[in-house]
Amino acid sequence: MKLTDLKTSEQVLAEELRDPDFKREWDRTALARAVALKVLTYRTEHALSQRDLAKQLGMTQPQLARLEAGEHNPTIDTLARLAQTLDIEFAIDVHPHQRPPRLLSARARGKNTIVSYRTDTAAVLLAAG
Amino acid sequence: MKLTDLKTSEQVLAEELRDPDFKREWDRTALARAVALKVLTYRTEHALSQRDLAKQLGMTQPQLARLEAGEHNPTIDTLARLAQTLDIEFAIDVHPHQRPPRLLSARARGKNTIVSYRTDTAAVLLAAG
DNA sequence: ACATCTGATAACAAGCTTGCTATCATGCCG
DNA sequence: CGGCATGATAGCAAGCTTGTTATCAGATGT
Repeated sequence: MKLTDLKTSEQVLAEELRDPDFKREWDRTALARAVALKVLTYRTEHALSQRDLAKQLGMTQPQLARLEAGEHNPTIDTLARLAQTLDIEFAIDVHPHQRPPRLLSARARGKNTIVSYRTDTAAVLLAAG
Repeated sequence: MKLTDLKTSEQVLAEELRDPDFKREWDRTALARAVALKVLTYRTEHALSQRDLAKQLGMTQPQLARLEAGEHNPTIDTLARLAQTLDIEFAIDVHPHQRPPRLLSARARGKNTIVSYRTDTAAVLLAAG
């Protein structure tokens, strides 16, 4: 077996996305993955354990682990709690299909530490506070 | 009874907001009321019945009535569906407590048809697409 | 080897939104 | 008046997130 036979994770993902069921679930959890990345980054940068950060957020360690797993779409209330306790800002821009995401471009102009996720119908944008 | 004894709806609301339970529910449904107003405005401006618009959105008339009642917090998925079918843009900016809502001011600069709702922890901003 | 910390996961109850059908009161028009 | 469209609401099932406890494997340090 040659080295070129190995697949990158991107290639594997691209193949899995051809499965309609997988793609549906992938799109559904786009927001969850964006939040997960942001929370995980914050936690590691502050050298906190899941238990430490969970206590600050008023939740238990398994809950925070679930958030970082990025499998469930957090509610607006959960986003608000994260933003209030952590120094994080969430902007969720939901825009019609054929139009450019005005908010995304407007903010992208001024900052370059932006992580953005886009699906067919929603752009999710997360920036450090 | 004098005319000045009559209370405005704002006065009634201010009194009801002193009830902690009422205020909690009022804050919880801030997003729902913002969406409700936007959907209702769109529907009346396009001279559509609830049944007509509901059909366009792939939902039933009671569902749309519930949306316009503004009693439940719509999910991200519901917002995406509204934005995709109607020509509406939703921007939800959740920011830490002590900080100014950057997104709100940034957008308010350029437009004046903006409806905004603010609670202690979240700013909800809706603009025509 | 032992104890400890860490993160992941299963299992469950509770609360909420969604989606649906059926129904009701109201207003409008022929 | 009778017929029809409209919007509100009750009642129900289904799906999802939240919150909790208990547990587990792996790494770390004594």
